[in-house]
Amino acid sequence: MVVDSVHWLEPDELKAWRTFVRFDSILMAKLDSDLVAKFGLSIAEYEVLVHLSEAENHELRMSLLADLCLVSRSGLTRRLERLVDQGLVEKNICPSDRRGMNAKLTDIGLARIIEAAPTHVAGVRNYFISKFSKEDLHTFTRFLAGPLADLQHKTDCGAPCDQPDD
Amino acid sequence: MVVDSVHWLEPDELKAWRTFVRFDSILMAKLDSDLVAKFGLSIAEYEVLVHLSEAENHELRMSLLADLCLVSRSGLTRRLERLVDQGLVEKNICPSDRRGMNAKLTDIGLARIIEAAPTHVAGVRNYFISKFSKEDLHTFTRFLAGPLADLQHKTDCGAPCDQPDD
DNA sequence: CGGAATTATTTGCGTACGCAACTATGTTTA
DNA sequence: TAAACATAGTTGCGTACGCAAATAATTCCG
Repeated sequence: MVVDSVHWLEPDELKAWRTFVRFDSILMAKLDSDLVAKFGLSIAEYEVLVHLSEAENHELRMSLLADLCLVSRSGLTRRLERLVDQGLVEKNICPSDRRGMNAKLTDIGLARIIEAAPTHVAGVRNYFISKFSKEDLHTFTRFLAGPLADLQHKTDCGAPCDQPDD
Repeated sequence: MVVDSVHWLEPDELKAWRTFVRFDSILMAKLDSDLVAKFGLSIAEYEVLVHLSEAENHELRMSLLADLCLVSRSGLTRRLERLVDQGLVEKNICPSDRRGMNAKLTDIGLARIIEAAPTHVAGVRNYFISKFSKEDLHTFTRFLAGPLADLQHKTDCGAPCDQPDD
């Protein structure tokens, strides 16, 4: 039984919306559990390692890392603490601004992400990328890029306005 | 600086992937905070009310509700407890199987979702649906439906294999 | 220069969740 | 029918997170 006095989404719209939400949710859970099972890394932790591995000198400021990961500052503090405890990352006072901290990948952290990346990348490919032709993938990206840009303007979520371009 | 010894995603693939992940993450956060700000309902709680409002007699078994919400059984127990505390839902022993519980929308719960739905629906429309032509929306759904079906086969995430069809 | 405002990060506290163990009821089987 | 098994839901416990307040360093003015 449905409540009729509100303007619900049309069936097509509802289907698009629920497909999107379910897909994301199940996919993320799967990518996470694959990494946890094989490497003891949550996808959240993995994400930190990826951003560091892409950074100049394998090193990034805490706040930038928080923005890249779409997590709060305090959330990042704790997430990084776990990685430090595992020896994958080290934290150094930023020489040019002593309020700030640089998170830096250790050799062990680098080795760990080199070990884990193929699993994660394979997951992203198998469950997502491989389902699209090259052209469809481009279409798909265009579909989302506009809405994403709009959302980033509307929210004050702390995210940088441009996504990393590589 | 990038690690070269692993087979990363191609730039186009990486862009598609990150656009998707960021879009979902920011959109969900926005929809949640809109609901919390105006109605004191998290999107997780809202989701429960929606499923109940669509159910026969506004009533569903706990486990089914958990599957629909992609949440663990214990997660649903607690989520429902919060809704019961707010008087939006009531819980009754299932007459045909006394192990089971039926969650049922109260009048207050029904009123609350009728009040909150327009805000949520407007958000889904403004941030997502309205960005697509009717045809693109259909394309988009087709893009995701296949991967979603595959994922649901591979995982044992407790989700029902068919999504609700309305 | 020196105090006020700003910025970077951490800490205290509360919330939402998953897993594994538990309770209670129902089903199967010998 | 009684014991073994299965199923529905809850509870204990640990984890990851966000918000707001606290701390520390820097910048901005007058």
